[in-house]
Amino acid sequence: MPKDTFFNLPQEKKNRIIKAAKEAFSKKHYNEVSIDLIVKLSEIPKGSFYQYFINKDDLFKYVFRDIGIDKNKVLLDEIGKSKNLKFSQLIVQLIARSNQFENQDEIMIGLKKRFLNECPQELRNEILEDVMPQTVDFFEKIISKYIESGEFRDDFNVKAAVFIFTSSLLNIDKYKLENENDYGELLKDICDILEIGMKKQKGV
Amino acid sequence: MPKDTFFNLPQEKKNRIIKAAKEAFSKKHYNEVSIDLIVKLSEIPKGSFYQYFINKDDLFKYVFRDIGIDKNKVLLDEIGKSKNLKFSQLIVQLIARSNQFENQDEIMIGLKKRFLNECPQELRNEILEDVMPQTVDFFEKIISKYIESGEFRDDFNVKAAVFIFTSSLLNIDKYKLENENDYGELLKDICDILEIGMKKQKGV
Amino acid sequence: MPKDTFFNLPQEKKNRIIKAAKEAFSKKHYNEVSIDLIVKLSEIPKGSFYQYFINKDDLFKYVFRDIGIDKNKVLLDEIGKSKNLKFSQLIVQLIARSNQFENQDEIMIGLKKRFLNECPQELRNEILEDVMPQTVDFFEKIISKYIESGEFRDDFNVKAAVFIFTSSLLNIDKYKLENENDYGELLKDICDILEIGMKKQKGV
Amino acid sequence: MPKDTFFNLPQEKKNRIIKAAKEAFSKKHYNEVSIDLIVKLSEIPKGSFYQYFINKDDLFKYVFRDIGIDKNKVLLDEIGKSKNLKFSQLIVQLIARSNQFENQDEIMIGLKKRFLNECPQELRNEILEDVMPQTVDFFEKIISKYIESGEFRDDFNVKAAVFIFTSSLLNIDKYKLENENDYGELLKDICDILEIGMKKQKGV
DNA sequence: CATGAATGAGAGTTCATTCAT
DNA sequence: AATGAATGAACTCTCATTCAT
Repeated sequence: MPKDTFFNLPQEKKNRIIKAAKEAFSKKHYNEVSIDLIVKLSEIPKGSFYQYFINKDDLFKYVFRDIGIDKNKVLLDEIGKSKNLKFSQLIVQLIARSNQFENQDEIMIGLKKRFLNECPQELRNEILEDVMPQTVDFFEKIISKYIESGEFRDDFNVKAAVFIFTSSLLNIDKYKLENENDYGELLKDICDILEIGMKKQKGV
Repeated sequence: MPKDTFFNLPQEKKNRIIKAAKEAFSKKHYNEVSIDLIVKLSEIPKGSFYQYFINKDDLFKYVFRDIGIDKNKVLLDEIGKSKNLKFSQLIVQLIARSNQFENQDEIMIGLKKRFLNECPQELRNEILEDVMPQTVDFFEKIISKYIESGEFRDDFNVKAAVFIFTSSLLNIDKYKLENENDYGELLKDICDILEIGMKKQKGV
Repeated sequence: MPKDTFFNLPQEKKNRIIKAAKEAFSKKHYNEVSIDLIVKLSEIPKGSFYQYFINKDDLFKYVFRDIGIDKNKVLLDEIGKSKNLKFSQLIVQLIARSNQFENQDEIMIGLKKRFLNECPQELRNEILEDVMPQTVDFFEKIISKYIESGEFRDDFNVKAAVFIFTSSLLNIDKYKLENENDYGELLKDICDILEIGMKKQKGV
Repeated sequence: MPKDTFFNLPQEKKNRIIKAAKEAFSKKHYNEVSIDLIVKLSEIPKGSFYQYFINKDDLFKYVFRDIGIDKNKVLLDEIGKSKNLKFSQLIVQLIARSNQFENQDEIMIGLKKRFLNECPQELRNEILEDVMPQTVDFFEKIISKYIESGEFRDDFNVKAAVFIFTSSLLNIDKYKLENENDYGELLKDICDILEIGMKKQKGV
């Protein structure tokens, strides 16, 4: 976590630093981003950097946690707006909104790529550990709703279902890279299998 | 890929180097493993290291690809021995065999942890790209068999199902860490959902 | 060019570093002078070296450019003091003063030898490119003066004459090595030929 | 000097090695040319290289001495063909022939550049020491001829005149690079000054 | 004479972090 | 709190040469 000195900074300066960090982490590999670069981009003295952050990782985690929280807000908002949809429709719609958020500009596209494929796994995991619980919560609530509505069975492990979803979504980028076109198709097919796996069987 | 000079080495020397590498990569973080350490453990001159491998990554990838290939062999063998099992039973049995392989000794336990949580993502991905296709193949064949036997529907995307399985399995360790005890439970519950999602519906 | 951090250093430290560099480059072949040696001689940390200079070349060029500038000052001074001399006398006197400067102590003697015979040609050329223009300027002014005074013709290319002089002087060391004694003689003979080549012909 | 084993090689192999060396030294900086590269280009085993040559310098010097000797042959031939020319005309013609030789193809152009500006000064000097004597001899003979014919005075130091010429010619490339167009002009102007410097004065 | 694997000293450079001002 | 020079451990990788086969 950044130090208090950072949070006490005038908003403009905070923005400047975060913007610089995003630019750096978006355009360069984590290992290539030096404190010198961040300091140069954000136009703060090197000594100040260490007054605001513990180290490079501290800044990195702050930036990505922040993005994760923003993204969750966007999705929560989207869920609120979506009513009376079939489960798979809802999922597809959420993913679409999620992609829109992640691809909003070049910086974000770069950040996502770096985060998913290049940054140290420890950082990735630490950040996910902070951000995933809420995502997991979304899915739990959504699935529970479909159980309550009687559309889904009530004898499966909701956490397991959520785990399947989140694991698949976290991994889908690797599949995506190789088969760009049928990525949407894959997503739909995944939903189909899982939806049927969770649905009340018609004949029973 | 190691250079020819490595493959032409006497078996004893090759083993010595690989053993040293496994020990190093098992006990220390990837970043902490220096060429000096490997060279010292394997008792070869530093210059020789570069005659055999391009760099540290080259050695790392060779070691882990090799393990992946071995693991796939073990699983293939296990599949051959398992007959007349329910799908979820087969999966659970395979995972059990896989775990047995991965936890065969302290070195392997360390290697797995480092690979899944610490090594640079690029290396992890490169290695997985080489090793996963066969794993994917296993699952495809297994699922296809259950389709042919009439137990599974034939109107779902097998690739999507395989994708769900492999993604879940790759991720399960993160879940596992937090809830060690009910890891087997989770696995079973995942299988349940997916199995039902793929099964012929009884009443139809 | 050294970085600002170098120029901002206290004079004592700057001197210490330059002195160490001169000693190193004087006593050892350029290739043999390691950063470690310079750092040891000047008693600065290795990291500081790179805070002051880009690399070894940067230091080398700074040292020799500096010497070149000093030498030019000395020669300019000498020219100011010399009046009413025949052209060849003036040249001989300047060369003598130049030699005196270059041979003022063991360090300088070593530096000159290393510079003229051992350092990478690229460095030699870069330094000469910076230092020669002023030397060329000296010769141009001197020759022009003799043209104005009517002693020299005005229908030859002054730049060509200067080029001949500077080329000969830069090369004279190689000749000198084989015939140490008659070096002064050679110089005089060169001047004779060139002087006559530039003089007004008596009978015309 | 290459070892006897080299000279005993079949002509084809010798050519192959020399061609490879010329290519390497032409396209890469001396420091960048590794034995590995030469060995690869000439398709000989590394061990063989050291059976033919003492080291890289040995090969380098052999290649350039050879070229120097060839060039001298060409110039000697040119002198033989040139009769009844004014001194400066002869010089210009010789330089033209020399340039033609040095620029005969891309390889030669590269070799010249590397030799004059990049190779270690020690090698440059060693090679020049071997090749220059003949060049000096040419000039001495030429000048002597003009003295005998009565066109030049007989009271100047021929060696000094030769020294001036060779120094200027060795240096002219640096001037050339900056002022490509008037390089021929400069050469003519140099000859003018020197010619007059050596000529019998008309009025005497 | 041919071969090509073996060798290891050592070089330059980086960079996160500290700390005196 | 702001500053930016000071620090030095640690890293990877090269490459000419040798020598056993």
